[in-house]
Amino acid sequence: MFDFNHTDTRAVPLLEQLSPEVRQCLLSKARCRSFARGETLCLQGETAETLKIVMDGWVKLYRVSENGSEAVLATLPAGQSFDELAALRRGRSSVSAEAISECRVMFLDVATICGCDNAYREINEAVLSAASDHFDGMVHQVEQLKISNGVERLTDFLLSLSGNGRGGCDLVLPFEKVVLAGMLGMKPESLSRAFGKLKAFGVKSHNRQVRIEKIEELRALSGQGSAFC
Amino acid sequence: MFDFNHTDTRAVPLLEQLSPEVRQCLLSKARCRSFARGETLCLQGETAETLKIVMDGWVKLYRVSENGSEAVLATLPAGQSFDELAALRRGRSSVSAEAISECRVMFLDVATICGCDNAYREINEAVLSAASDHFDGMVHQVEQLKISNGVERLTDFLLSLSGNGRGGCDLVLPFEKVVLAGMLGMKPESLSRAFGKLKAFGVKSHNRQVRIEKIEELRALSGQGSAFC
DNA sequence: ATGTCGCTTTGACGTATGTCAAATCAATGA
DNA sequence: TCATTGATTTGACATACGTCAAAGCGACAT
Repeated sequence: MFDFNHTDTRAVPLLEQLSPEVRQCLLSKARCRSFARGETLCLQGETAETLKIVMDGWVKLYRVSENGSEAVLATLPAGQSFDELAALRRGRSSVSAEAISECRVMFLDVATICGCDNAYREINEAVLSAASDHFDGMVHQVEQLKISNGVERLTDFLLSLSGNGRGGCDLVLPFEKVVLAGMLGMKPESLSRAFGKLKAFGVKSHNRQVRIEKIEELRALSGQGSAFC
Repeated sequence: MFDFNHTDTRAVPLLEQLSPEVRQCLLSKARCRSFARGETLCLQGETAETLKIVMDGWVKLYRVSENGSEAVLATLPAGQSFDELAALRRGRSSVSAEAISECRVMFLDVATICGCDNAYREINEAVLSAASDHFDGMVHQVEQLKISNGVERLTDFLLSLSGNGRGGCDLVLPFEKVVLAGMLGMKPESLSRAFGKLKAFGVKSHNRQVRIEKIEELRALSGQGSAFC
């Protein structure tokens, strides 16, 4: 049983949408576990018994193809949930999950309906909402992979990390470049060269440290998409 | 009002899952419209008022990026539905849809709950099921785009069209090669050259006609992925 | 029949990305 | 501290793919 009194549900979109009753009902049956970097949380093809929520650290969703190659599908920070649809329907999950840092993960049984009024409706709507977001995320990735090249995808990723500010910006990549390369659909060597090309646009990187001189310059790159000459 | 007596719901997965009562309740309020090739059904960003079902012909789901490029996300045959999640939540749809052949499309209001018992539950579960399938489809595409090259993606597409048989196989592409190129994430010229490379593996194509000499040979290509020398 | 328009193919060439190898650097444990 | 392991970077080269141009082909309307 998970001590939900110490959990800040405000940082978890999926739990925020529930009424306090239903939320506590779910949380009272929650399990929580810590994982070391590199540990596997679950594997594609397994029946999803629970919905998972990243409470701390980062989790990577990925798939392994027949020939053994790995495709990173998403990197989830604390607060993000996954396997919602599969867990609600007790279906097979189509993705595997692995800890890419020390992390803590909560396992929620959403398929066993609790006794609260409106539990079914509330959980359904929260899951629908999360599924909708994840679907849009996948759509966005397919769009990027079919239209943009590696430098453009890296640019968009950096912009998503650097907020709405202007001028200079220092940031630390939330995970290793090997993982980022997988996420962007390229090899580490190619990512390294993509960073190299961005030097001309005021981006310096040393390991996981990244400095952007002018965010506006990067935004222009992303928007126009044709300034790479 | 749509004449549902003339509609074979057995061919529509989403409708099959509903009880006759709820199905007829939904269908009694359905609208149906025909579209000419090239006509737009709906645009990304619009609030989805209805769930759509392709009754006849083919529909293309796509997104247009900021710089004007188009990415094809899916090509839907008769029986397939789309915009389910957005319609149920009356949210904004993240994709645009266009007829890629003469086609007939049904528009279903799934957000306005009908009076039947279990209507909410049934519709929810049908939508969840469809959403789950679509999510898996997008996951599969991201995986393919990140791992495989154009020839491999074309191979998998051809195999998906050619069933479980053995030996030779004749088939007709269900839509134009321009659309197929977009779906596979490449330019028409590259698709043409991908077909060219498959000639060495017993695949001949002339316009939309395709002949596969040995399906087994293609399957080996897809499975191993390393026989392209 | 004939012309037009759009789809398809092909060639030539440039860019993007993968592969292999090696060197450097950072983190970790003995 | 030292050694080991893995991450990162760089170079050299091969393959994959896009771009531009031109030609061929098909569907369709006049």
